[in-house]
Amino acid sequence: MIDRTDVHNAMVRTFAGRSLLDDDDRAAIHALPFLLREVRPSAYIVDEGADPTRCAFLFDGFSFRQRLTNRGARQILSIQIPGEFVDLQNLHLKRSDHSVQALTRAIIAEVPLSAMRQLALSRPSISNAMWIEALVEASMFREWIMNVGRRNALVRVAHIICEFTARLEAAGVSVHDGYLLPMTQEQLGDAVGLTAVHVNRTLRRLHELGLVERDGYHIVISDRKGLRAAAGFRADYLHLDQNERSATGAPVQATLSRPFLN
Amino acid sequence: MIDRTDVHNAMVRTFAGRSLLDDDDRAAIHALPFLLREVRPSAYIVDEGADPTRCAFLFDGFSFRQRLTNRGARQILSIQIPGEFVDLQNLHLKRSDHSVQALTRAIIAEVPLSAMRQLALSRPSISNAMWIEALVEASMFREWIMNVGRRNALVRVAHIICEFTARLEAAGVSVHDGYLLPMTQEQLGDAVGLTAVHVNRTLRRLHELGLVERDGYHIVISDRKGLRAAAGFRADYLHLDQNERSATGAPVQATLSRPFLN
DNA sequence: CGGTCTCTTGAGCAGAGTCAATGAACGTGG
DNA sequence: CCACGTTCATTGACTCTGCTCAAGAGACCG
Repeated sequence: MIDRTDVHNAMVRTFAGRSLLDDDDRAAIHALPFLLREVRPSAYIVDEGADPTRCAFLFDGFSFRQRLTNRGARQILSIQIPGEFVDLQNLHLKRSDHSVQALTRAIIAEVPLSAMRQLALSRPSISNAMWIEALVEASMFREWIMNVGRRNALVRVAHIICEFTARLEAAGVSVHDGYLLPMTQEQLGDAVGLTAVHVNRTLRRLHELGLVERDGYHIVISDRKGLRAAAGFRADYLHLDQNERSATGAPVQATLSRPFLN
Repeated sequence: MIDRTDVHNAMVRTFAGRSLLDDDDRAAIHALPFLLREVRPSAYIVDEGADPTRCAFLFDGFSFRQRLTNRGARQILSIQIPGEFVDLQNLHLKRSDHSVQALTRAIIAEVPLSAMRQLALSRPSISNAMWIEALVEASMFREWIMNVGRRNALVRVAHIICEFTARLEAAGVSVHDGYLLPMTQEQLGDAVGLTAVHVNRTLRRLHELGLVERDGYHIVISDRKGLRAAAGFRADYLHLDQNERSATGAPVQATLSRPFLN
């Protein structure tokens, strides 16, 4: 059973990672109503074209944004990790232009839009945190345009692994002896604009180069510096130091238990 | 000589296109201080890595966002048309993670960040417009990820032309007998993840198919439906109907005079 | 009038896609 | 507990889209 206070605390940590919160801010977050929902892998969290009424907070598990071309090809646009709001944009846009699906089993807290709007209006600090959250995501989109537009297969795959590593680490997940990357090779391909077959070959090459290993959904980075160099990865665009994040105390608890994965 | 009131009016139109403004909102915009600056093509409007102190409004001319891979390959991330704020994100992020350059000669109004922040804090309606502006841009980034990730050369080029057409039209530019697309084939390539040579061949094929013609910087769409079909273009992601835009009266005056181009 | 930028076109190459077959892991139902 | 279906990973053979390199032609500008 999930303690609702844990959910509110997770939301506080998310916002506090972006903006300095005072006690009133925290209290306001703790007053947010929400509906807890557990979803299976590939379940829709946000529907394309739908008229949104709630704003989803990813409490546990992973999810991804996707869009299809009119020929049916899929492009994954971003991956969400625990502790992220999945559709902040619905606060201001009338229609959702893409869908968000669960990547693993996941626990979602759905907050009524009206409550979120009220929160943003009454608490400037939280509004600021929302802005930063949205703008950092836009920055990640830009990086992904670079990734698919101007990098070859090896660099693309290396880069997405570096990004994932950096984000998990920033969220407080221990990454040192490897971590779970709950994506199939086909999903990885859809994220970096390659076919599953070519992702497979690319992962093998990364392994042969002694940079990363992937065993099942388990990623082990054998040579972190080498991988970053191969990827040309610089974490600036993630804006991880945007704030006194390091001063906010306890890291986000976001370990995904293995049996929870599928 | 440029009338400063025209600049303020242009800003009002931009925000009014996204959110319903009252007289106080308009007055607040007209009270914004700004510095007018004329820049040459390829001049930097925003510097990557810089600590921003001002927020740039593109009054006339075109600009583009870009980023380089560590191997020196360039990716253009978006194109701005007259009447857009070029770096709203600087209101909330400390460092700029990419640069913005003028595509043509351009006239920029630079507003001090403090004044913009004050405006957003005191005028919720304008804050809302800023949100929508930022979120629609994020939506365009997502579409570009699709473009470079999952579409072939012909579709990519067709798509970017459709996008440009739709945006110019929404801004009130007459597009019917063609318009100026002030990008070289190399720049087009950097925007859609192709080489200049291949853009050239692709444009020729689009011409042979009777869809679009490009003569110098002049674009003529010969078969609009056909082009949209070839591009698989659906304008939803631009969120042009987000608001009572159509009810805001006069369209944005955003014609770029020919001699102004280079 | 020479230099630079952009466009155009050809020839050859290679990175990534397509198609197809096989095998391992896993979950389910009989 | 086994048989079967499904999903995912792996590998080979072949194809093709888009890249690289290179050369020449306009257009424009100082």
